[in-house]
Amino acid sequence: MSQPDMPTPPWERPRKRQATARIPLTQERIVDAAFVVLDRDGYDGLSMRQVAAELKVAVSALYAHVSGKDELLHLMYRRLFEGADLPDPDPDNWQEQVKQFARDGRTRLLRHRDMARISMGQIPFTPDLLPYVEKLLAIFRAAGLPDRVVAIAGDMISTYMDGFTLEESMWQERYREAGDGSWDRMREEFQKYFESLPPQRFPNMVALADLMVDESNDYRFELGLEIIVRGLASYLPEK
Amino acid sequence: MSQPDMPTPPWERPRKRQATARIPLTQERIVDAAFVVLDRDGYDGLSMRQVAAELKVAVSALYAHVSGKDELLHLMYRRLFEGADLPDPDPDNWQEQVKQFARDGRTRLLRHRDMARISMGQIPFTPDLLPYVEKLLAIFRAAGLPDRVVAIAGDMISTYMDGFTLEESMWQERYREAGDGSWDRMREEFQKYFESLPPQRFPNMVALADLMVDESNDYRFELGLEIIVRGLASYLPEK
DNA sequence: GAGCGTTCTGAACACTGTTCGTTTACTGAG
DNA sequence: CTCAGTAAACGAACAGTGTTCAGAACGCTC
Repeated sequence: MSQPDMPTPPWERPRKRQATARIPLTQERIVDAAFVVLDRDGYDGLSMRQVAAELKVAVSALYAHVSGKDELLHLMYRRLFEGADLPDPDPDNWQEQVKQFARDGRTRLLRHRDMARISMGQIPFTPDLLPYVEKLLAIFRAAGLPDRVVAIAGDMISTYMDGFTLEESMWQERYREAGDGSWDRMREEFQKYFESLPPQRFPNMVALADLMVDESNDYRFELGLEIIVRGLASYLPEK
Repeated sequence: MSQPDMPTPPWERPRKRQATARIPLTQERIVDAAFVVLDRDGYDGLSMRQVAAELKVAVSALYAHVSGKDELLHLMYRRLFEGADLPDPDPDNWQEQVKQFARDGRTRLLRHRDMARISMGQIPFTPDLLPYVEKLLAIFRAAGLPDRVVAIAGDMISTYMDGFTLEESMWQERYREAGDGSWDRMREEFQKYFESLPPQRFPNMVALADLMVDESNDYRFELGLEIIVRGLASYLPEK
């Protein structure tokens, strides 16, 4: 019959669709595919067309299940929270509870490439995410923090979590672009760069070169968390 | 001769360029134009073509002075710092100095629409920005903070500044989309939304509705700043 | 088997960032 | 005052983007 690499002659009507996807398209499947594309091509490579290709489906088919790219991104953002479960407020342990919330958030953000970039730029007050906000507020209030502090504490924790992870993953991305060498090697080069700065103009950077680079991200994240929590704790009415 | 509204006949060679732009294109002028476009059309409307149109110049002309959109964005980011001047470290006044740094940063970020979105996603360790980082580190070290804290303190302040302003400007942007009504009206509606939540499922959100919305952004920013600074101060060796 | 909604397709629109060969304008030398 | 040389801007093109819409193919019920 017709050979695979030959063009279709104009008189021959194009083949009918050979086999319909048995599995119907759903938001779930679209989001799944989007994550595959995200992990493979990064945020800049995440296009509706790529997602459609991943599902072996026409681009326009997506728009029947998703209002547009914005909604798709938001659905991916929501997926981030799935399975998260904040504990009931324990006034004696609020600091650890808050930290655990942030740690968990960072872990989730790091699960997918460039996820932090998607997370930033999303407004977390969408109805389906309110329960999480609510519970975080509950923890702060149970701890006895003044309401005006509680009202900003949630924002601070989320912002720190997102911001830290974004910066972190941007380095990773830049490293990926550079391509060659291991992660440690890059860190080494960076440290060397800092140390090679003119010491009289940049005495502090030179002095801190190793600390700014050598400490693991986990440690730095934890320290920042502790700083915020201490700051919050300073607003407790009394000891 | 030829009438203005008539099409040019095919045999007639198109007119020569009527008048060259006297002022030569420079990075400066391109960045200027980019800010005009940014303020008018927002980040999503900021395209090379729009910038070129603003300068009444072909798109491709831009690429002689700027390697691409990435560099343009980075140049805009640098412009943000122009004229900024960190004071010499004063150990007795480090808290206020740090706060002032953050306040100034936020003010600059708010000067242009969507500027926070550009700022996020920029790596501040580019050579021309190192002096600022250096000076910030100097303030922290002079204050007597342990080096491992200093190594993350700068990041925390910048992240908070960027993150807060980003969130802030995203609300502004969303409000702009909605179009109608004043800013206060939107805040009112939002408060009403919070308050109308089922109180047994969202007791804390309902209780804090006014505080999360009513307090001005300036106040919230200041409070968050104080929280971080207090957290940092808790690492001072001794009183 | 006919009809009917869904669901998906394919083509199109109006954009995007970027590249490249060509044309233009300006400058300095003879 | 002419003429080359050089730098700058042009215009068209490429490959890609998000989104829309008429129509075709499908599974299902009658």
